Amino acid sequence: MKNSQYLVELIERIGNLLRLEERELGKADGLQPVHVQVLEYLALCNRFSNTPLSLSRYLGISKGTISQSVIVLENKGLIEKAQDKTDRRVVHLMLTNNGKRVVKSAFANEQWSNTCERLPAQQRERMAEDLAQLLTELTRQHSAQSFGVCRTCQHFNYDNSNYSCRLLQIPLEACETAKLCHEHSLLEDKTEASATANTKSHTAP
Amino acid sequence: MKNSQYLVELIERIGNLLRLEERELGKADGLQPVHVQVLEYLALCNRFSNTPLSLSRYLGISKGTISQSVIVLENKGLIEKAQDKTDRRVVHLMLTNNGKRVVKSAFANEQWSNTCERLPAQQRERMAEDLAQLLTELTRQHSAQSFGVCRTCQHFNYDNSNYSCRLLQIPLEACETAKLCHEHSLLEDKTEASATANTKSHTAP
DNA sequence: ACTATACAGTATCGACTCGATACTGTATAG
DNA sequence: CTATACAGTATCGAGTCGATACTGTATAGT
Repeated sequence: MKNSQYLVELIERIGNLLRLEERELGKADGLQPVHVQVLEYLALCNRFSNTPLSLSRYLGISKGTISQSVIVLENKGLIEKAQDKTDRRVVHLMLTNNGKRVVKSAFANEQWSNTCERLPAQQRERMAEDLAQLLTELTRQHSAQSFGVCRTCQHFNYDNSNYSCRLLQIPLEACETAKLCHEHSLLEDKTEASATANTKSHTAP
Repeated sequence: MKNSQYLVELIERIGNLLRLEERELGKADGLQPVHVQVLEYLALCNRFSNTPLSLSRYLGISKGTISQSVIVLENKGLIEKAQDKTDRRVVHLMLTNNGKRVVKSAFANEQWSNTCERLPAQQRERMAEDLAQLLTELTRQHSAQSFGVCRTCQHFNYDNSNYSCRLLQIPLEACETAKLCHEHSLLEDKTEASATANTKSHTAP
């Protein structure tokens, strides 16, 4: 318990430093931390997941709030809206060339990556695994969406050297399979994962 | 590099979930996430570190902003100010009984700890170590203060069953040695740590 | 002792976040 | 064909946040 407390404290502090850095990154373009996060998400997500709603779920803020931030970014000429062809309620957000430029420079100037590089590769690997697992638990707890990479999804299908999504019944380009999807659903294969999924185990071996 | 990018993304998402939870925790008392963080910090720090300036350094925001939040918390009757006896520029912030109650309930209702509990103890331990190291690197990079626990500090002194701080030349109570200090300075003993401290090593064994 | 300077904290301003609420327009089920 | 669900927006008010300019206190240099 004391142990967990310490872990929370650590992540909280690291998160604060991350926000601090995002603030610095965005300052040149007059962007808030959230704006940087929005642009980064749009650079990483696939074409089904670039909507205001997905954005709000990913960032854990209300859709009304996202709507505001989107307007700001639109006015700055960093993103553009496009109505969905099949469902006209839905809006797709796309980075403009200017937006892509900003995101690129944000990724490039991220001190973070440099800092991470300093840690031994093995440790980085281990941390990524551990944190991914923690995120999975947290996601479950908040009954939030997992937003994983397409090709790690339950619905992902690779057949006859063609990629597709079983859920959406849509073929996928190779490059798309590395992007984030809001429909992402975790594979429940690992025995450990499925064990923790039982909220109350019977403590029987 | 791709690896580091993923690590950053993970921590960012986890950080967002943490803020989301802080928002929920504070809602009952009409508090913003920052307010919760302020109260938690004040509950954890020692008597030299409960000032607006330390707070702003710890949270990575400007002192003007902290000043605002402090006023809000003061108006809500959760903290009190007291002028420092020796340096009258300095203000000490203390939790009122009401404030202590709020912090206590915040800690207790933290879903986080529960989630962390679900991970194997060994993994938690390992993550804490890894993250602590990452935090150290980040702190160095941002030339920020480390804000560690008193008894892990360079200036900490244990002699003849008495605790004291060599820097401030002040005796310490046993319970104080487990609190966060803004004067905290890391021990540079570990060979690994001192190796990374040399920003440009000569790659000589 | 006196002045320059450093420093802790505050006040004020403007752009923005954020949730809450109420709303519009679109899709879909009964 | 009408409920109802849903994606997104507009508006409001409390509050964040940095920037800037300020007050009051400490301390170093002469």
